Amino acid sequence: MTDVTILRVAVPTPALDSFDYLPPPDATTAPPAPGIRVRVGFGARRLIGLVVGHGRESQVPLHRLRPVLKVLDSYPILDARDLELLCWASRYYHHPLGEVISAALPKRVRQGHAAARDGIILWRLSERGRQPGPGSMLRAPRQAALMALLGEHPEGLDSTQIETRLPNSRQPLAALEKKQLITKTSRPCLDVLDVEPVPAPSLNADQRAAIDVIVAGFGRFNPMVLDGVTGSGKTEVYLTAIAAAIEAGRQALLLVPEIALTPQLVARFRARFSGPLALMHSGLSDAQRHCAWHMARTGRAQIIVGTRSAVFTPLAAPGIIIVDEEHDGSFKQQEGFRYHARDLAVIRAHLWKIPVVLGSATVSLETLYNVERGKYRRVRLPARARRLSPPSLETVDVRRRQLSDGFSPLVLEQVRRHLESRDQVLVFLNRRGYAPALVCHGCGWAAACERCDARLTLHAGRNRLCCHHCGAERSIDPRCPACDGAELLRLGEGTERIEQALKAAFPGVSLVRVDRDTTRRKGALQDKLAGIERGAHQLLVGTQMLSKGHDFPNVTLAVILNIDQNLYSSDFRALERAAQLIVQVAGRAGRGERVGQVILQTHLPDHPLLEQLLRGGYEAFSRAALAERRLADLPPYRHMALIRAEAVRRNAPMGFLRRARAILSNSRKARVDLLGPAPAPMERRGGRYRAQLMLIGGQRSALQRMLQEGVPMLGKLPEAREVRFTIDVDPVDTL
DNA sequence: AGCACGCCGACT
DNA sequence: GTCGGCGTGCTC
Repeated sequence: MTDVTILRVAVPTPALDSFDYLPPPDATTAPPAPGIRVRVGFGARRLIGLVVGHGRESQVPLHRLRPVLKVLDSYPILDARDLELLCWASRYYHHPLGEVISAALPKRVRQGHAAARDGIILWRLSERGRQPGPGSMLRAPRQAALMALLGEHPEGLDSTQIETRLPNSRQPLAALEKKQLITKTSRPCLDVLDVEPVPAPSLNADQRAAIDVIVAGFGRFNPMVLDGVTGSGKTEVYLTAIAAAIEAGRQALLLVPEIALTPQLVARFRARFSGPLALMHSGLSDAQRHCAWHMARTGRAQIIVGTRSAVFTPLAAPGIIIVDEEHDGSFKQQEGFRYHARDLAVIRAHLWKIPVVLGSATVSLETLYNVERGKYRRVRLPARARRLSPPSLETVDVRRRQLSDGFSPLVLEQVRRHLESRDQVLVFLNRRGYAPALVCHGCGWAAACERCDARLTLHAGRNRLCCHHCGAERSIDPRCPACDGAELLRLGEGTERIEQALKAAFPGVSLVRVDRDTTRRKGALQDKLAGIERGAHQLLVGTQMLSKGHDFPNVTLAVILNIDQNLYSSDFRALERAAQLIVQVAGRAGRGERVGQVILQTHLPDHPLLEQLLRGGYEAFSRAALAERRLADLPPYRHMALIRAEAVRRNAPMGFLRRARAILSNSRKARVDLLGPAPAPMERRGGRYRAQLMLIGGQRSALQRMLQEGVPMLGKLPEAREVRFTIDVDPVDTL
């Protein structure tokens, strides 16, 4: 054996593992350390890879190893512990290491640009550009449009932002710069507050206790659940804990479900900290993301607030990780590399030996299970810092009742009562559009998607039929295409219809609808929320969007119209999600001086979940639900993984998964149950047929061993040729 | 995923 | 006689 160092290099390719390379030929320098990017020859291509480790020997004969072509960094761009996190995630989720690393790095860094990026270039109007011009741009409409755009954004826009709003604007940009009508400046991607921060409000005893637990755990792995209803002051605990971390010279990473839905949270940060804060979310341009990433890794950002993928942000001095709304499903990536950011946050905190706080009013059953096993410490915030008493929850039985546009008369009566006392009323419905089905009264034909096994939803506003599963849309049929009947019924209710019905029932009352359709425009959500806050609207109609992250202090009644959908679902997590939804919506009501009222309209008033929730709250529900999971041998008591497959040809996914099942079952006699394969509940989606194979094991290690042995063989199957398959470890939905 | 290699149809 | 179709197999 020689004493040459062999480099393990991860390259962006579907291969599960890294590839071995030799150090560059110039023996004068030390071989590149783990965490350094290298350019390598890979087959006929040249790729940028990341050194993930060193070794003394290789499975590959030494003479076949190629030397790396170029070392791209002088220093590692990732810390050894973060590299370990990524390698761990690749093994745990059975996803190619190169793709895992790609998910963790900004695109520009993946492409080989210098890791350092101190600022982004912002364009704005110059002094001269702001003067009313001579109007000599009649022959340069693109320049004029650009001037108008920049005039609307005095804060400045970077080239990517300009390009998305005004494509092909390079030339006019250069022309205007030459005319000195616009200027560019470089600014770091940090939010630095230049006003005096608001002093921390005094904390109550429970908040104080929570802080004490967190701070006492600084400098070691200390996983903690912060369990408190809306209004109990969780955010204040986060803020104080983050302040303590900064005080100790460390950084804080805060993960939130969706940055667009948390402007209030971000606003509170801005008001409390003068320290530099970096935002990491999907709305950033490549340059902004690169810059924010660099601010975090060099320690220039003290607070990093971000969504799911921000869990990978390298930090110079990590002090604490906080996961807000830890139960939220958006922490789980639902395609490709299917990681769970909350779970990776805990692993990362463990590797870094720092505290991690999981906050929620509706703790997930997984997390509750970890509390009960003694793995996580739980601190409750029972006292309502800003509320008198919890909202009253009640059901309205709609069996055998005539509903008009989805409303029971009883519910409408309650809405009227609250409106008459000048209070705000929130109506929640988890379905966009006007009606979920367009059906022929003559023959029963229903408008269906051509690419999915699904009905099309009628959108009255856009006057189109839309598929909510693949995004396809088309015009509304004037007559039945099957029998030429003229009477087409719009069955069921979506938010558009609810809006219309409420406007008819309460004319003159200002109503605002908040769903994906009404908030498509950038800033529309913010505008609507601001309108609600200043009391411009009395009736609020909306989907999920309204249930998350915003306080509506003047809402005294919240109505949940179609909770039954969730209660009938076949997914084993459906009840947990329904309970979380109810509690989250209830959290919107009655946060001012008045007690809130929550009404669930249901055909299942005797449903055990609803009874439990109504009698004992989420706490009682979650205990009972956990006990049920134990009896049913379901997660978190057993561990689950899915192999999902899809293909254009109908039988291909099932055929592939049957072979997969055979391979997995003879790979080991481990105590892992294989269920299926079975077609997905909606078999065809976006023109592809889908099926899945479920693996459930009492021991995580047994499940992992089975996957570890089996998964590398799956790609080699001849049946794999025409299917796309992914491994989903700890799936959040089994549909 | 790319990209090359390979073995069969319509063209300068 | 070749250009190119995309099936299949590999990349340290």
